[in-house]
Amino acid sequence: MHAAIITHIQKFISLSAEDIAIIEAATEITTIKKKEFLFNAGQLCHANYFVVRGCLRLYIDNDKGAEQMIQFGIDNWWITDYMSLNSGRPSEFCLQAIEDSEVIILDTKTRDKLLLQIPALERYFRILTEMAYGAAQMRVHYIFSMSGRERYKHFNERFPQFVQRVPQYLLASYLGISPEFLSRLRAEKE
Amino acid sequence: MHAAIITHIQKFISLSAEDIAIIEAATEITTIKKKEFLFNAGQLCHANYFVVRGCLRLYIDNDKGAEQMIQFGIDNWWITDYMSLNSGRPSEFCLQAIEDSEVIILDTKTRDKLLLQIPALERYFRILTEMAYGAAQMRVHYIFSMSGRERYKHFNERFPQFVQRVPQYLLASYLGISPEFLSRLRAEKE
DNA sequence: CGATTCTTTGAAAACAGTCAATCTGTGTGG
DNA sequence: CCACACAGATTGACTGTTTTCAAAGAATCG
Repeated sequence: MHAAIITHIQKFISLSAEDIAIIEAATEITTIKKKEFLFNAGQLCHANYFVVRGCLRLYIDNDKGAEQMIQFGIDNWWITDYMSLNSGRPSEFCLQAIEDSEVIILDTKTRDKLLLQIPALERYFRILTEMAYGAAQMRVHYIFSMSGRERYKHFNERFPQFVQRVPQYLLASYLGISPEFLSRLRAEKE
Repeated sequence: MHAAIITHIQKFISLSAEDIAIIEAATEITTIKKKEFLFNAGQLCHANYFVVRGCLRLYIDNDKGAEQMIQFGIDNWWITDYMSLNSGRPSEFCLQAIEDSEVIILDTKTRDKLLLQIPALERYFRILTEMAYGAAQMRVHYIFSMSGRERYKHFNERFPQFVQRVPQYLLASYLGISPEFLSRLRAEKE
């Protein structure tokens, strides 16, 4: 039962019964335990990951020995290292579960085959990626136009439930501030 | 003659002679003078812009009354506000030429029509957007993992010719530092 | 309940921003 | 073709937000 991904795809394109059967045959849900890795820095990234349930994080170990959050992946989101995927070079990122999660691992080869069998999927992935890219443009805007304090407040207003869901040091890293400073910002509020 | 865009598309997908004719019929090159706007904040953004020659900038006027660079668009790049394009809401960004430029303005309606006539174009735009999104992921990494000084040095090593090409205050804004600080960084070098 | 992981708090230091004034270059109109 | 005006770059002094380091306090998990 991949109801989740089929439903998601159908928000953007229409699928025949046959298409659905093909997709269901080509995909399966993998259960990932908290802290498990889907891939690690140095490895090739050769899949797209669809989070059915749970939460993943894409991060990088930088030169200073610190972990830098790039992105969270939650329910009904695709997440992967597009740079490694497209260049064929090893990934600099790690993709790790931060909650017990259910993930559909769509291998590049499988995706390529699906894209040939169901060309409309090109459209699905195009639309999704354009949306994600638009969000990335806005993120750059927020990063540069707001101070750390403002970014936290803004994020907290928009995603209060998510702020509760993830560890603070990960959120701090995602917002580009130190965990200590995030702690102080929280203390300010009440 | 839209040799530029046809050549670019053919790097990613193959086109029949008929496809090429359709694309050429649907597109035309617009000449834009330095400082001219392709769209402005508050307007709907309803096109994708392909820079044949020249340089565009996508930026936003933030609350503090300052301009914040989001992105440059140079030869053979697509640039637009994907957020406005996909949401149908007015853009918060401005798209302006910073050099006399030649641009192909691909209206959304025209693009939609082309995508129906030549479904392989879905693939072309998907691949391009995935690459751009990968670059955006890396950009976030650089922003957070490097200091302003490091970002400048890194950018200067990778794109020395481009650093010469654009005004310093725009580059400073793109790198997320003040023009004064960028000036000091340049002085450090020699 | 013991150990590790995460968060909080304090004090000092630094990186970069802001403001203001001056310098440079370039394009335009008289 | 010159002179002026204006946009852009530089320099100096000062300020402040955020980081870093360190240590102690919660919380969570096996």
